[in-house]
Amino acid sequence: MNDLRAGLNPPQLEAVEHTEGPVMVIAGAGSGKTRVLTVRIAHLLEKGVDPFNVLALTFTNKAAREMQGRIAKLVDASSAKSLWMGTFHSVFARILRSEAGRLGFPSNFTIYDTEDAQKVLAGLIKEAQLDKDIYKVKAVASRISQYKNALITPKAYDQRGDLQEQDAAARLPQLGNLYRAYMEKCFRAGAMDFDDLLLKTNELFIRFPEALAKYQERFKYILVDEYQDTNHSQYLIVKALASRYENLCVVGDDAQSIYAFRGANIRNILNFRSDYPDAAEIRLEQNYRSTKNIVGAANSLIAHNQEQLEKNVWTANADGDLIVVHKAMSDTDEAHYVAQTMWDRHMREQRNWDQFAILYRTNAQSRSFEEAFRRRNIPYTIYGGTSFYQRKEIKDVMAYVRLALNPNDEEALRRIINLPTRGIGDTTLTRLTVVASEQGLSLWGALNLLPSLDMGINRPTVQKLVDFADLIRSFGVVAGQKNAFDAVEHIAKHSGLVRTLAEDKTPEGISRYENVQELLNGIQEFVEEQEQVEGGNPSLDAFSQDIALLTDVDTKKEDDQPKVTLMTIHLAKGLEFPVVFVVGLEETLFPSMMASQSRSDLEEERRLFYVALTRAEHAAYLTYAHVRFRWGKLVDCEPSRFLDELDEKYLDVHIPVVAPSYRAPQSLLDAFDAPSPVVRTGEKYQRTNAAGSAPGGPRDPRKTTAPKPSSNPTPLSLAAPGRFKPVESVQSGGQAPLDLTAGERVLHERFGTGTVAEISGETGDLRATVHFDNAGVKKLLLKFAKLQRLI
DNA sequence: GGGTCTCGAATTTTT
DNA sequence: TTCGAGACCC
Repeated sequence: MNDLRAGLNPPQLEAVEHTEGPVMVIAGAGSGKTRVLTVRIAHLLEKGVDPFNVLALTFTNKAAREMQGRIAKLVDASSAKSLWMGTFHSVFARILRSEAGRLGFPSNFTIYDTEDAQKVLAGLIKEAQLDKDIYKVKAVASRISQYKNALITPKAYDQRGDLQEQDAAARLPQLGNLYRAYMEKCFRAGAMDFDDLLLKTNELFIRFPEALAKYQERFKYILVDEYQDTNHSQYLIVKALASRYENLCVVGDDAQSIYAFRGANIRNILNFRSDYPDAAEIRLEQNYRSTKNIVGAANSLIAHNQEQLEKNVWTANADGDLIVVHKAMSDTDEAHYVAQTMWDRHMREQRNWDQFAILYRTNAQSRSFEEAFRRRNIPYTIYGGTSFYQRKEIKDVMAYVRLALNPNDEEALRRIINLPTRGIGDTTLTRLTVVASEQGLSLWGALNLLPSLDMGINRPTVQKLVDFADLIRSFGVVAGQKNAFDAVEHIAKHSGLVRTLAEDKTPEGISRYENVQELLNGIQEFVEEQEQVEGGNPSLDAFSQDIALLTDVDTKKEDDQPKVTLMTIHLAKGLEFPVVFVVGLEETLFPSMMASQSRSDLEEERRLFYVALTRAEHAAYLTYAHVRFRWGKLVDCEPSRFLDELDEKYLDVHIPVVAPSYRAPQSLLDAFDAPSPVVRTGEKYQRTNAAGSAPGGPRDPRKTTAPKPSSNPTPLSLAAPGRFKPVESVQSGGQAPLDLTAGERVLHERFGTGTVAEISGETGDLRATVHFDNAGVKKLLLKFAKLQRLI
């Protein structure tokens, strides 16, 4: 313990030792926050605090697990295990399960994920015969989510004329009714969505003071990580729990608040002082992670935000390299440049692949990188997108599981009542739905009235429904008797799902089948783990409980060989990498089109960029493309305004003055070793500077020096300013493809001379099959390959 | 009731 | 480009 403390700087030490009373720790990026939290908890335990009395709320399950692991190394493992650690959602789901009875929910309530919730809403919108183009599911869902996070229940909504007016003005006068119907439906289904986990916790604490008292007494010491990303609902929970002992330590960085879009309230951290006037305030400002250039650039960026706590992040680390800003011709070319640069550094500096990360704004951007890596055989992992548990085939299996455990789970029932097909179609389901809402029952409840109540469903179909209900009941029995693995195996087999999957021999079908196998493997592991520990619970119930709360990052195995990391910036929060590429720095992409409307949205995007940049330890690259495929079309892009906001003295800017003719290296065959145009083509480069002076002549573009600082950074100008706009207009598009016919002789800049054997494809996508004299047969896209006709 | 085809919309970020 | 919903036909 003492040697651990020895490495801490004075503010870090204070954060560790100030255990009594409220404390706010403002932890700049890379300031050793996790270490402080870890040592602080170890310190508490060492002082004799019962681990059972410590609650630590983290942002991801992964963060919780890591911290728990680190603490286990400092204190004994069993104490570490008894700590309450996890995300808000997982911790309070656990508490709600044991208190569910008070709220009228079954203790094995289902957690609806976003997809489930939206399906429920879509059904309700349809039932109410509202126009689905006006009542857009996502819009309705997001408003309801906002209300929940603000603790506005349907009942409270009825009192709020202002909100009703607002919704009516948005042409959604029925929103209140939808909201109420949604809540009722979830209640009847024994289900809570993500927001409910917080809302119902608040409800529990408000309606049952004795329950609150119990948890106040239990959680004598509370720590909240990433406090800047808590929403109002979470804030209230923390406040209620801490109000007895006030041993509350929140850690956060207002500059890294990036979840306002889902209700995070940056004011929670800004207002901590007024909530707890006696609170100690500690600043961790020394960055141990990044080079001076990276820290300096990040600081120069974030200075453009108005709303922030003053702080001064600095580092004693080396200057390091300048941050490279690279303009690519296209998204493909961008990927190409990144892959090539990585390859170079991998070879030159012996860096393992896991030292590199590509961070992007949207998941859709991962694709071009994926292709570039595949061609080069660079190992990579993409995080995010649809997580394993959200895949259709997995959700199908899990729907059976959910239904076995909680037959009232309506979304699960709808999902699989006719999967595999068993002759129960829309008509039948509609009749059932009608009866269910008439009787105030769940679908399952209605189903069970069947033989006795005539719903206008014909006899053979009634029999099918009865059989289905029996099947589900039998699964329920199995779930109660067998361990999770045996139960799911039984269910997968007897539901007919596996058989259907196995019949599908398409590559996608095979992959789906394999995924289900993978699920079973995962369950097997779970069972083995549980059977090894004392008091473990290998039941299906235990396994299924918090699956909805797991994300990809949580489930990804840290296995074998080092791989390049590809993820959204949101996912990268809290992580660090030696070399980071932040890509797609273009207006309407980053900052996102949706975010450039208001100052606060824009400030959030800027914080997001700040987070991205501060992930880097040794080197950072910022790239943008001149044109990019979006919405299936090629669109022109403008450099992101954020590039202009970085202080130039930290940058090494590469901008070709004359663009190489649009030459995305995607003719499959020439792609692998064609280096990025910047490196090779010997185009003219110019030292960019604001005045746009003449090119200094071609030289090694990699050595292109940073421009002299000249323009004053314009604070928050909404129009993208000029530094990164090419001074001269950049030609785009390249030459029109040659109009070639078979038999003609051609010259390719790399493959040399050859004879055209065939022209194929459609206009705009014409391909030439060319027999080169020395390079073999190649199939080239005419619009990309620079072919010259030889006479 | 079930399967196939066509058309249109979608891309912000996640527990 | 891809995915989903709805229409249409069996």
